[in-house]
Formats: sequence, structure tokens, C-alpha cells
Amino acid sequence: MSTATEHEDPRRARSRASVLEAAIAILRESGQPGLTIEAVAARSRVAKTTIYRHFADRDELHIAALQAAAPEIRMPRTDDVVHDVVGFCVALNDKLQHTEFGSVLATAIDGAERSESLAEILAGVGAERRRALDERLRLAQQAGALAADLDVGMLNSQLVGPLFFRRFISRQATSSAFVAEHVQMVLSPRLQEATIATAAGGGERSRSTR
Amino acid sequence: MSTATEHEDPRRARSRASVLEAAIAILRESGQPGLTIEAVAARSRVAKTTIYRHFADRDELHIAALQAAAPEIRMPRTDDVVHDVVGFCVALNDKLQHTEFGSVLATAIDGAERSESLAEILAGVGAERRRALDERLRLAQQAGALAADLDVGMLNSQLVGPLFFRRFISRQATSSAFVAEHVQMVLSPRLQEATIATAAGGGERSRSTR
DNA sequence: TCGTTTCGCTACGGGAGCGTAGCGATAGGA
DNA sequence: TCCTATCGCTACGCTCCCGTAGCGAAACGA
Repeated sequence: MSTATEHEDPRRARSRASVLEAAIAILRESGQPGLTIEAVAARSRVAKTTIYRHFADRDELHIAALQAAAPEIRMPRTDDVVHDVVGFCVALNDKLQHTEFGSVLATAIDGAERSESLAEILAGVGAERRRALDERLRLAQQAGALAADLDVGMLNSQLVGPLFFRRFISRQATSSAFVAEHVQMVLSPRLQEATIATAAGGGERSRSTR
Repeated sequence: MSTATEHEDPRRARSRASVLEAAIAILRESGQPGLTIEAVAARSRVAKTTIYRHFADRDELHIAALQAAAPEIRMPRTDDVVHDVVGFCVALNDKLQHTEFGSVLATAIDGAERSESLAEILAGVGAERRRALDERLRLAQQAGALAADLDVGMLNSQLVGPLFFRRFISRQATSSAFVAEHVQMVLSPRLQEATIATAAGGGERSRSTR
């Protein structure tokens, strides 16, 4: 959100970065109950008073940490919907399983049950990540690859839902191969003969070995 | 696990029940950080010392509360797979959204990241609920309604994953109608002409569209 | 009825974390 | 250069929670 034009005292920026880094590490290692101002102060080597100068309370810090930990997830852009969505979901799954993003997200789930602000961020962080997915799916609709009357929101949940479920609830290992197969299984029955409908989209170039 | 044959002092049973009830209420209202022995003692009107006589520490109490809050979810048994799975998923979604089970589950997600025992229970509680689903899907396979080479585990994740995702991550309202449509959307492409395919492997039943 | 189990109560020492105040030191920017 | 924003540090009072000890009372079961 913050534009690069903002003049921020480099000292503030440094403190803030140190604090957030420490907060994320703590959330990963000790979870939500471990996120205390004192612990963050000790770990970040930033004085407790300084932390209070940046964040009003624990919730605010938690939210900032969550935002800071949210990674970018690239959406490939070829003319093959399946290929693109597979790439996106594999990347998402990877972030969930092998980065601090997964752990930090877990700490926010409980908090979101009671904190309105955390809930917004939690949904928002996810929404932002999935917006690219939404757009890609709609694009496919316009290109005729997907039926126009398809509920994109529902499809979105069907695509990413299982990834979150397996990461946080059933706690099953989920390989990239599994994700790829899953996405294909979900999308395949929705595909239409795109080659005909596109008209201006130029034939299929994709494939890319599933 | 506990057979009815066990002779348990009714006083112990009563204390335990009161404590668990209070713990669940606290988890719902204040989340994992609110679950302190003292809070449970105050709310349940059971002496703190007595709670320690039942549960070694907070984690043990948390686990017991999670198990106590896990509801039964009925799997209808008709010869229509889609109908049955819709019924199951609608019931599951309802428990997730309108009972304390949802809240308590949320408190366990973060804890499971670090507590081996909580993780087991979390996955176990879910697994037990989904076992009926697994069985029903396999039954459909045997009846020829679903392809025999279908990955039941994957299908399971695809069916229930979105429900959990929408409840805990994206926090979208999810009506029974939505769930029904979702299940139909997922299952329909997998259905086969049961009457024909049963024969004993019949010619091409494959599908797979890769 | 009588022994056993379970309970509630009070009290305690100790630790962790909160959030604030007041201070001098120093790194920025103009 | 000089002013200001920001920092680190120490200290504080306060609250919450932990986990245990010791006691008498009451409920249970045989």
C-alpha cells in the first residue's frame, strides 16, 4: 500500500523491519500465544518502548506481521488456462507448506474468530492472492475456454480450498504433482472447445506437458 | 474409547463434564489464549485444584475439549451417491458454521503447528468425520457409479476442503444451497453409467482427459 | 454403617507480561 | 552546523496465571 514517495525516517523503517522479522519468527516457532511484546523486543533487539511507538498493541503487531509475511504468488500468463492455474496453485501450495507464510496464517485463524481487524486482513490477504486467480478464470470465460455461466467464486474455492484444508486441518503432505493432478481434475470437466470460440485468440500453443 | 463398563465415580464424571463444558465455552468466546486453568475454574465453578486432578496441563485440557466438541455427522445411506454426499457435506458445513465445533477447531489449528498431540487429534477428529465419506465413495466405486481408479483421498479433499476454507480462511458465508451445488459440481463429472460399467471392467471407462 | 474417594477452599511463592514514565544519546535532515 | 525525530535503557506498579500444599467436608460404594 505504501507508495515509495513517502518520506519515512530510515530509523523508523529499520526498527519496523526488525520488529516484524522477529514477530514472524516468533509466530512460526511459538504461535500466537508466544507473540508477546517482550519476546519480540528480546528477539529483535529493539527496545520494548520503541515497539510501542510503532504498534498500539499485540493485535496491531500481529496484523502487520501477517501482511509482511504474505508472499507474492505469480500467475503465469499463457493461453492455456489449465497450465496457468496449475502453476499458480503449485506456487501457492509451496508457500503454504515451505515458508513462514503457512505458520503465520495458522496463528491468524484463531484470532480472526474474535478480532474484526484480523479477520479482514486474513480474508483480504487471501483475497488478494486469489484475485489473480479470479481474473485468470474470467479471462478464460471470455476466451470461451470456460462456460460463461460458471460460478467463478465457487470454482476458486474448489481449486484452493483443498490446499488449505490439507495444510491446516488434515495435515497431509501435498506434493506439487498432487496439486497439478487436482487442478486438472477440477478444471478439465469445465473446459470447452476453446479453439473455436476464441476467434481472435490464435490457436493453441500451450500444452507444456500438463 | 471409554467403554460403558468402566466404573467411574459420578463425582469425577460430573466435574469433568463441567470443566469441559466451560473450556469449550471459553474457547469459543476467547480463543486459545483465553483458555487458562483459572478462567475455566471460575467459569465451571470447579476448584482449580480439582481441574489439575483431571488434566495435567492446558494442552491436555484443550485436547479433551476438542474431542468433546466434535459432533457426529450422519451419512445418509441411499443408493444415490450424490444425494448422500450432499447430505453429509451440508451437515458438516452446518456444524462448522453454527456450532461451537467450528470455533474450537479454529483454536486447535495454531496449536497443532507445534503440539504433536494436538495435531494428531486435529487430524484424527477430521479423519474420523471423513471416514464415513471415504467409505461411501468407495461403495459407489464398487457399485460402478464412480470410476474404480479414482483417487478417493483427492476427491475427499475436493469435497470438504472448500467448506473448511470458506469457514476459516476466506470467511465467506456458505449456505446449504451453495454446498449442494458445489458437491454436485464436483461429483457429476465423475459419475458413470452404473448399470453398464459394472459388467466387469467394460471396455473404455477411462475418461481421465488427462 | 464405615472406609475411601473426591471435592472445595485458602494460601502461597514465583514468574511473565503489560503499558508508562523519564532520561540521555545519536542518527537524520535542512 | 543545529535542530528534531527516534532510539535504547532502566525502572516501576500492576495484573494475571502457574502449580502445589494442606485441610476438612461431603459424597460415594460396599
